[in-house]
Amino acid sequence: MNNRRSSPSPAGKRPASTASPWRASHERQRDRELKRDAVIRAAAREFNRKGYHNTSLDDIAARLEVTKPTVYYYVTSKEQLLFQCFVAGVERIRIGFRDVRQLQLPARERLAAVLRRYGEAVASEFGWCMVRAEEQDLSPAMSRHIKTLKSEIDQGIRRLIREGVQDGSIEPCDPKMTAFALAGALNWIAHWYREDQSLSGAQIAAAFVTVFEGGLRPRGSGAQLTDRASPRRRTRRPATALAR
Amino acid sequence: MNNRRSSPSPAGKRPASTASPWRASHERQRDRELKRDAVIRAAAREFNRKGYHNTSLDDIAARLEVTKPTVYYYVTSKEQLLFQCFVAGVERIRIGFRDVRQLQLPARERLAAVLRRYGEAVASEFGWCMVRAEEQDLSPAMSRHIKTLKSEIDQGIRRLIREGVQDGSIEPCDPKMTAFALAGALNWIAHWYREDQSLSGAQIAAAFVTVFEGGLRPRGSGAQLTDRASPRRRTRRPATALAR
DNA sequence: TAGGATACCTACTACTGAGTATGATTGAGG
DNA sequence: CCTCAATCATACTCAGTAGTAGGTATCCTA
Repeated sequence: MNNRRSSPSPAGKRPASTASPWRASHERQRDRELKRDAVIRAAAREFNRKGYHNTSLDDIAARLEVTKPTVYYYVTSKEQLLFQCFVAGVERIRIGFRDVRQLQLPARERLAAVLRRYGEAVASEFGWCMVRAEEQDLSPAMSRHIKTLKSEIDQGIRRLIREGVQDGSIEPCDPKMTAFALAGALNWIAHWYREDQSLSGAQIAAAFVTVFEGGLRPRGSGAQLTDRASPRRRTRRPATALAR
Repeated sequence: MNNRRSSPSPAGKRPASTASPWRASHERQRDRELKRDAVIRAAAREFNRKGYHNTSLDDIAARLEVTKPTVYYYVTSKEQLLFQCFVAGVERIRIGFRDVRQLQLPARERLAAVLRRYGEAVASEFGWCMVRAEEQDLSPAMSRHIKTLKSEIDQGIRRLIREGVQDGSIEPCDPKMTAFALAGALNWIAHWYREDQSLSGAQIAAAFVTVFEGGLRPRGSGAQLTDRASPRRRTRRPATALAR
């Protein structure tokens, strides 16, 4: 290992002070960040498999074929490792919100787009850390930080719901409870999804969005039937809940 | 403490062999079970507050104002403690299924009743243990046991969904994904609900069921509007999503 | 090629916490 | 009183693991 490309940096002299000597340093810096990322991803995978408390730093190190002090060379503590995994996951969701902000669509459709991104993030390698990082495992400072990030996402969903109710694209409802229901269903994906599944995170999220949007109650014939003898109907949106 | 009612058991003689001497024994037995229950409930509360791994048996013992060996006098291991908490929670859900089985209602309404029970159970003191007990923390045998119980519940929900699609009370959908979405939203309650909340578990569950049944897409006027300039409408089911 | 920074390892420390050995106490029944 | 069983405490053992001390090899710059 240790096959670092030892770029000979042939361009010798530079004019000013901060020029040449920092080239290699920069490369190393990038190298270091790559390795740091690898450490964080390895940690995410192990946390995902065995849980935070059942994963030792020796485990993570072994997975990377290094030793524990090497891991500590890139992160300062196990707690920080969990925190970084969390942030990595949340960042994807925030990107989803940003991407959707400028779309000229009814709020329900923007919400659906956000939720699909959300589901993908939860099904990603960082999903476990994102949704299951317990505040009790983190220092008060990091716990506060996480709560803030989570709250932003929650508020974003509620806002989209309120907008949808206003623009008529969403049935009037309690934004808070509805947001909890939606986010909860998606968060839960992290509990059962494993990457070797046949469905992708995006597919699952899309299926969920379909359920959320349509609801269980049959549509169309309007009359909510209370007797149970009505003939089975196989009409619109046949069980292809997975179609994007 | 130790104010055990020392019932003098005045009824002296009994005819057969196993009669009298076992009276006190019986009382003690009952006493023991009460205490055991108290231990399990105390454990559930602590797990709920601090998580499984952040709760030591000394903590639980201190909460009961006894010492660790006393706790071990009633349970054999920390793992078993978690398992018992889990079973206690799941039992409530199973009762929900049983209660609903003989009802002569469309499947959607039976499902709604089950989900309400489900939500109550998740919001109960055992909710955390029920949904967050990680298989990695348990021995393979107990892990299997838990998986079986969980699977039964999952299959029960799927069955109700299928029945609903057949009797026309539920819009055709993918039972598996729909069940995951519903159960996930309810399970997630355990992550944010604390008993000192203003809403009861039943209220939350009812609100969720309302969301699930109706869906986000507005009903009534049928036409799914794509432009966003339509005037706000405040019609049926006004934001009283909490009404039972 | 020396000197310094980087990257990584071996071998620890220190502590937590699950589970236990052993004995004291208490109350019931004889 | 005496015994026996249930109940509970004191005082341990022991494994696992987060985090560190200090050293070594390698590369970069001068």
